[in-house]
Amino acid sequence: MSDIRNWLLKSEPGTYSFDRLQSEKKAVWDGVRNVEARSNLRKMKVGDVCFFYHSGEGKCVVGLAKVTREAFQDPTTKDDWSAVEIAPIGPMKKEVTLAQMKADAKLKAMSVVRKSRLSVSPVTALEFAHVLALGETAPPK
DNA sequence: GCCAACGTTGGC
DNA sequence: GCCAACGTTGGC
Repeated sequence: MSDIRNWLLKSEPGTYSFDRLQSEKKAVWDGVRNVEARSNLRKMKVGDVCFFYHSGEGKCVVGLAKVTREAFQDPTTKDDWSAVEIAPIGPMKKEVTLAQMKADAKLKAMSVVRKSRLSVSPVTALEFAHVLALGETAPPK
């Protein structure tokens, strides 16, 4: 399956929260300094839908965002790193915790569950649908 | 606060 | 090029 069209972005709410994304309407997702995360960023297409996950405080999927600009040079460095631009879609009706995802057999293989340190990770279509169901949230158009 | 996982650095 | 030491992240 190479047609990954969903992703999970992780942030500490104290550093950048989903609330802040909603009030600012968009964000440049920069500062990624991990090769695997960078390669995921570069695969994103405009319109791809991402889960927004809070690490540390919360440890849960709190909302949905979409990619509004594909990978470009990370403005915070001259080195070879990439950033994308995202915009909020809306909050999850119910937050989905890491514990819930870990406890769910269908999500055992999910990247965020297995590699908790990876800040940008792919989400399969099945995982995407299942997490939405856990969050009682309708899929975005 | 601790520890596991993982990345980076630097000595050799 | 190997590997030990160290730093960072994030879950518990």
